[in-house]
Amino acid sequence: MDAAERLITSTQDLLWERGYVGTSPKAIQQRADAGQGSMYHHFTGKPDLARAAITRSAAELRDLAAQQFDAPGSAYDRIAAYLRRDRDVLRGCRVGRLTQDPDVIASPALREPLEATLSWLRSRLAALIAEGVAAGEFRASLDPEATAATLVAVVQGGYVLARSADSPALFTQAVDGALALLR
Amino acid sequence: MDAAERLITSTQDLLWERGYVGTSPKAIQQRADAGQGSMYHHFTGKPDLARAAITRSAAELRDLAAQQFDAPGSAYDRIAAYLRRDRDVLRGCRVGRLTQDPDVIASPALREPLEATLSWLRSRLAALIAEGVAAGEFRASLDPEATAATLVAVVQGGYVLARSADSPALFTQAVDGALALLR
DNA sequence: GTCTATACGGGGATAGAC
DNA sequence: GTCTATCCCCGTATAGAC
Repeated sequence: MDAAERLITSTQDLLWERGYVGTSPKAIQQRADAGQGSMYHHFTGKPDLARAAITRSAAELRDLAAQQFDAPGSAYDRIAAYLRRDRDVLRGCRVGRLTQDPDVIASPALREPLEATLSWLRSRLAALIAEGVAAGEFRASLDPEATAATLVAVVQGGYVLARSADSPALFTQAVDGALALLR
Repeated sequence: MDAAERLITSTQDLLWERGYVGTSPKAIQQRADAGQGSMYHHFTGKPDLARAAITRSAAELRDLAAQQFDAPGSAYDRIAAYLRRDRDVLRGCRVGRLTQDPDVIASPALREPLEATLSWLRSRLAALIAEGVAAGEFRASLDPEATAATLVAVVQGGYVLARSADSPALFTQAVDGALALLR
């Protein structure tokens, strides 16, 4: 892996762990085993590098989610597979967590990948819910868009509950509650 | 308001806006219109002051929520009143947001108020849901604890969705989806 | 491409005067 | 109680050599 690549993956990790404000160029360089010169040769500065890292994380997240969405099974099965996917719950969501960062939200270039990713998630889930309604799996009165927003929120909020109590079980409980309501 | 009080309320504001890592003693002093000496006279340092501010914010949050929980009306009505309460959605949750802060989570003294608050919220909602089940408002198969966790997660995650898109409507949509499922 | 030198303000605090 | 001085390391670069 060349230096530019190591810088990106190191930044992905640090943004996940510490957020944007909590991540310094120096920390990135140390984790990537790259010098100052190297970093500022490949990127114009911290925002530029962060943008590359966030874009990458967003793409990886979609690929992961798509694996469950595109699996075989009923709509409910695929939604449940997504919600119950193996997750490193206490680390939280590497995309969603950046939403709390004022500097990220204030920068259109940094916020855009977050918006695109969560919006994509909602629309994939909405399509799946509509499919389930059409198949008679879910009650016909469900609003697919609203229900999809609810499910994405449960995942994001599930991380909050789990981290607050240092207990992954709270994530699972929130998700199970949502799946029970969906039936 | 004396200096100690101004320091606490300023810290509350800054923690809400910028989180713990993003909040510096200097910024706190400026907002509180207090000097270094004053801050270090009243508090041993940043963690001590943060602890006071977080504890205060947690108490305020409970008081606010209790207003809806203790209102008259059916269980559903009170849950809906809580979920639909007027909120400054794009600012997010002043307690939940700290959950994303690695230094807060790593410190038992700082994490404890978060855990207590979210746990209290869940148990109040669980009691309300159990009440609704007993009254025949909700289907009997609902697990009150799990459903309560789901609702708290929807609120916390609703903020994430809203901030990602800079749109309070996404919070509303997630909450509406949850209320529709609850019926 | 990467290294080292240099810069300047901020983060987080302590010390002692008033 | 509050002020000012001082400290030391970090954050975030830029400049120029190799």
